[in-house]
Amino acid sequence: MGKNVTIYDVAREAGVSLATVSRVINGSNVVKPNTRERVMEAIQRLDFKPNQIARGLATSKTTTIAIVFPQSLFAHVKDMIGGIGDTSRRLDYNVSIYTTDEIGDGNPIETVIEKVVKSRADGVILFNNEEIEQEIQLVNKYKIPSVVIGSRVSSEYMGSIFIDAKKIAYDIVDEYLSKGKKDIVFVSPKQNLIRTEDLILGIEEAYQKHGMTFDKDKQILPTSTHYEKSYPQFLEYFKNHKHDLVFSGYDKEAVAVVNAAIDNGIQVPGDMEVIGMMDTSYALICRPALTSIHVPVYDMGALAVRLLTKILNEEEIDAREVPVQHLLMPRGTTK
Amino acid sequence: MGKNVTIYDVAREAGVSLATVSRVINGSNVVKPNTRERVMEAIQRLDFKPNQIARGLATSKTTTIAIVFPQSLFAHVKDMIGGIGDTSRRLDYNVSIYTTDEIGDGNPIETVIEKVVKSRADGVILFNNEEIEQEIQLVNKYKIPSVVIGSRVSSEYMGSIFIDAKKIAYDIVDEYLSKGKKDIVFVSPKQNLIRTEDLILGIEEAYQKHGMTFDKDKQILPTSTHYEKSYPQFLEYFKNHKHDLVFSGYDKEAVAVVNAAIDNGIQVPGDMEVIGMMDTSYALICRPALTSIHVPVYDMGALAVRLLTKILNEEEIDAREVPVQHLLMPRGTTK
DNA sequence: CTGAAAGCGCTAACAG
DNA sequence: CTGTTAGCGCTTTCAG
Repeated sequence: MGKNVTIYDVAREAGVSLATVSRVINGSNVVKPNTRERVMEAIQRLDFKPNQIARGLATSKTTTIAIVFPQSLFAHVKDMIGGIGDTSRRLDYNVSIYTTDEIGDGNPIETVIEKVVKSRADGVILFNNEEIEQEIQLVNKYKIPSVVIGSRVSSEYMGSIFIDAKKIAYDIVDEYLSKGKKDIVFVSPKQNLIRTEDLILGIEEAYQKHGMTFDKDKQILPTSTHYEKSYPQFLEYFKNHKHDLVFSGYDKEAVAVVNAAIDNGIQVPGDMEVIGMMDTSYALICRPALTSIHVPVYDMGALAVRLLTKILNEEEIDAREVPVQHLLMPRGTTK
Repeated sequence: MGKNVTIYDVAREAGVSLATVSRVINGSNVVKPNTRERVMEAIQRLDFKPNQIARGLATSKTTTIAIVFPQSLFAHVKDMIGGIGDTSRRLDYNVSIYTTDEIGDGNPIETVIEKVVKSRADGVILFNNEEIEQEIQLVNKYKIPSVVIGSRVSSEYMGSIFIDAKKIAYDIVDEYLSKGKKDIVFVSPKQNLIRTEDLILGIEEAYQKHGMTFDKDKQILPTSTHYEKSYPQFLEYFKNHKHDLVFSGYDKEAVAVVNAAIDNGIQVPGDMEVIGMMDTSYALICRPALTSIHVPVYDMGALAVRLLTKILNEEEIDAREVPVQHLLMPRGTTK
């Protein structure tokens, strides 16, 4: 708004050339202290704020990273934004958000990626979701440096931060199977930061180890991410169902299971145990408190930014695929 | 990465001048259909993506809006991001997020606003919080067009979207007081999208109407936004307290109250009623389900960007301060 | 209807 | 150590 003060104004005010001003705002150490001081004062006096856009044009760097995800994944992404925000702030990057889905016309995700291309973001952070394959493909096509969270992938310009979903599922199921509790059911919310396929793979493997087979048709319960829908669904379901263990891909749906089960007179954890995932506030609020798998979401966000900037600056990278540790938080819904 | 294709390349490919290419990508209708076609084809063939940065420099418009908020307000902001994202996508704006606090050195909020100034965002959306005054002041200082959500303010370049917090509190308290239930307590989380002062004002007014006075020292219970802290606090508190009504500034803390009360043998709503605010998922998950004030957060986000773009485009604006309706959702924690 | 040319505000060689 | 001079990729008068 109005006439912004430019580097020229500062140069004139300080009695130097614009090149010198550029040098001091970029921290070049070849400027004579005396001159630097004069320039600094002029900057102060004029309240000069370097135009990032102009700088961006000149350097072909925007120092902004784009994060793209479907609206429906927001519940997962939000916890990471803390880590993403803090870290990018510390590293002096801006972050722009691009959401896919919800508005459906044409090919939304292609349109969105196109927008980030036009914006010339230096890099992008993707989140595992149903369309991740297409997103990855597009990002690679445009050779945008990127890191994806929640899925194990890498390529020349791409890295990833992930948890070992398969192992999580395997360990849990293996443990129950070992105790002779074989009636296990997996609740699968539609969108998920954690790869559902991997979870299921882990479950299958555990069943296999125990010489049994996991029946994908009967032992997987697809459900909605909206409590208003999942709860009634389970309320109905548990009228004539009961299992040794219900393992859910996300806490919120696990809570729906707990509440619905209890409302059908099923004792939790007495008659049936329940385990959620992500260790969110929902787990704490649930009565009894929900046993859940803790995933360090803040750290994942932070690590993603860090890895991305390493790729951008072509720093030494020891691993483009960085795994992150999970932790079972035993609470009231398991024995 | 690599050599991006520019408007020059397209011009050459199409055998026209760059001015013409510029015209067609900007939808000018003075270009001969024939020429336009040739250019379009060239754009396709070269997969040309106009550089927004360059365009930004030339037009001194970035078509991006910045949203700034403290990390601690994230739980509130997240629900609005849907509306903000969808709407800005529809209007073809990018959105950048800037978070304050958490990293504390120097004057964070001043630093953050400075960043948005440097980024030359066309406008900014602010959210009511403890530092909102300073944020507003800075944004006005730099004459950045803006809208604030959750607080009723306006000025030349500033509008706002808000709910009538005072009325909400007044109505509720008035109703209980009328029924002779005078032992009312207000639970106040630290950060809040809703102006706590206004809520308290409404409560005071209701008490006044009934010839009583609201004791701010005893009837206001400050608490943490972390369930891990609020729940234990209330567990202790309700060992020797009980009220007619507990009204909370946010659902999550209301749930902590419900759980803590029940764990102390207090019947909800039999012995004590509880009302939350914002009508989040927490309210549904709570047992019994929490009565809460519904606030149309998605719409607030959408309205905010709509209002902001009106300010940006200097469109006709009938009201710079737009109120939004709330709605009491009676559920299991009230009679 | 189209092209030439002058910026937008800054960076980055290249001289000096 | 500092100034000159080209751009970065696009928009926008101004001519024609």
